[in-house]
Amino acid sequence: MKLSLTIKLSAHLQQRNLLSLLLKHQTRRSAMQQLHSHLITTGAHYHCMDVTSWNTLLRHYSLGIFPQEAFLLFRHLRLHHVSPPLSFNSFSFSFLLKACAYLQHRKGGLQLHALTLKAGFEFHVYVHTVLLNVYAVCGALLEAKQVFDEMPVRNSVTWNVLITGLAKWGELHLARSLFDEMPMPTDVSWTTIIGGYTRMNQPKQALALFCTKFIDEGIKPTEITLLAIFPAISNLGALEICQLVHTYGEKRGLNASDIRIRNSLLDTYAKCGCIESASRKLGLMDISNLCICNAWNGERSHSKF
DNA sequence: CTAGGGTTAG
Repeated sequence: MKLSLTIKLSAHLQQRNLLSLLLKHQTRRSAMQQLHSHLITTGAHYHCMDVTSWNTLLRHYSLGIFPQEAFLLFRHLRLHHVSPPLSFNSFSFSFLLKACAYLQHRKGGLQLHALTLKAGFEFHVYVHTVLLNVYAVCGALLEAKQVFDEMPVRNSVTWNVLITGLAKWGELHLARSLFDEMPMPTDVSWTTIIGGYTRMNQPKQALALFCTKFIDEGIKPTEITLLAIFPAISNLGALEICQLVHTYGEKRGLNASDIRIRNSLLDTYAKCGCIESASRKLGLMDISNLCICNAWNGERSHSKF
């Protein structure tokens, strides 16, 4: 892409054209950077940029391979965009906090926490949900709980973020009791708790929950639900349950389309000691051999061979 | 018809 040329051309055009260029190459990091440095060095379009445009840039940096750039841009704007000062909105803070979550940057979350309060987003659901997520992924569970308690309005994502954080850091009983208090649990909530049981080596609880909610009560699972339950089945070496979940997923149309499920199913069959089922039902792929090797090497206690 | 932006589960 001859981006430098397009930049030169666009220097004579209006801000809108520059932005359309920016948005057209959203996926290209180098393009974003070039446009960013262009905006800063020329200064021509710099003050024409509104907060939404900067947010686009913040978003891309926060999702990129070096999310610190979102902070650098934010700092730069706070220092240099002074007359009139740029008024960051809830979107700006959401992106910055997302970068903190990605980097597990608790102190950054703390600083942005203060700034969101100053900017008047004290009761903003999205901003505080993503802030809660920063504390949750960092393991700052007391702060997370405090943010949660202080939120006057919560949605299911807010609940799920805290439940996920608690489950991630081993506070499964707390996660479970919060989950039981939750007004309207979603499939994400169920899957999180099931995955928590699986990872905490409580495969029977995982299966019990899966069976009551998704099979008896007919709640619709997603692919991720199945991916959360398979390791529990492997752990128990329960071939019948593996077959049950297999046909269940088949009926729901979740197996055929998803390579992750097929691999996981194959892995589980192998670890339950049923290599024939694994290879017969799914067909032998390159990855299958790997799974079967794993079964032989790692889970031999459950093998029937 | 004026483009562009937000949170969670493996």
